[in-house]
Amino acid sequence: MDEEDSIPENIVKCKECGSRDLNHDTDRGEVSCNQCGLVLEEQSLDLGAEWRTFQDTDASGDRSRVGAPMTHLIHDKGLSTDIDWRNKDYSGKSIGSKTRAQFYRMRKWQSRARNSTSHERNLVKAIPEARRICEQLKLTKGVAEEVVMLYKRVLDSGLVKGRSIDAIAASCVYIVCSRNKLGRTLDEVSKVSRIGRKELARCYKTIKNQLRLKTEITKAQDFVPAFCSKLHLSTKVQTRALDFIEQADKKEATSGKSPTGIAAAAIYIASHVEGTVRTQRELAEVSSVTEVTIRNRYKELLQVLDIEDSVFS
DNA sequence: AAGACGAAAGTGGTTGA
DNA sequence: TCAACAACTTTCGTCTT
Repeated sequence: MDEEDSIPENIVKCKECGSRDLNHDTDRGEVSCNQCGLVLEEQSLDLGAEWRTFQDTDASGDRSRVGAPMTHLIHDKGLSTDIDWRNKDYSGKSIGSKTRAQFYRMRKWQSRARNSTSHERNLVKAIPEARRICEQLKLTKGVAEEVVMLYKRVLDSGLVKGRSIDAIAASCVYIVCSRNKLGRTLDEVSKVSRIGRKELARCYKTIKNQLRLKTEITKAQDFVPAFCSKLHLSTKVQTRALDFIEQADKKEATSGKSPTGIAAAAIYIASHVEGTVRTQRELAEVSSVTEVTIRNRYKELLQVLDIEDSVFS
């Protein structure tokens, strides 16, 4: 199969320079041009088939497989057989009353058996919630799978008892995001979930501590790609902003400050340096910090980075 | 008019006693 | 548990382009 067949027509070529040299970052949900850096598709859904070869060697190229793919997004991993609700046989003919009664009993037992344990009933509620949050945050299916796997670990450890399923699901989303450096803030997650920021923060900390998860401290750098993408800024601006943050880090000008504010300020400066200006208000909007904070941060950055004020005229 | 600036007062989180 | 503290927000008047 030709690789380009699965990619929609509009993101095969760069709109800006016409180059076909594109970078498909399915984890971040972005498609950007390697030549001019234009972000062509931000937070796109991962439309690619999850098929993979089951041979020992990947080189065989044989992607055939039998049955539905295994997925954590269905609580029994999608491996069970469903008894159809229609009273028809395989050829579409109606079945007799005796058989029909038998089918009715089978369906009843299937639903009882499938959702028998409280563990599974919990997952039946939790998985759709986790999927919904991931979808609203434009996260890919792979991320959603990881969230569900983590949720199952939390459930096994007994931490869900006494806490709301929604809160745990949202917390798992946030943890997976921060572990994969996907640049989603606590605010963003709480906005699309059914719980408040405070409860989410508390719940997420409990899970992190109890499961001894090592989530690296979210750094300002982690937010740069997401913010740049939202503002349609090139990878040039992005690289420069990352460079600014790194320099500021070395001079210890970033400790104790909110990483989102630093990221926003660095992008603000970078956008001016590169000549694709974005306003403080635009930066404030995507980063969920105020213009005042961006102002304070960028003034500080200018000092430690030795950048001329003339860039802003 | 839009964007940027900065002062002042208020808010919420962290830390250490 | 509480106070102290730094970071951040909100609001608003002023300046600059």
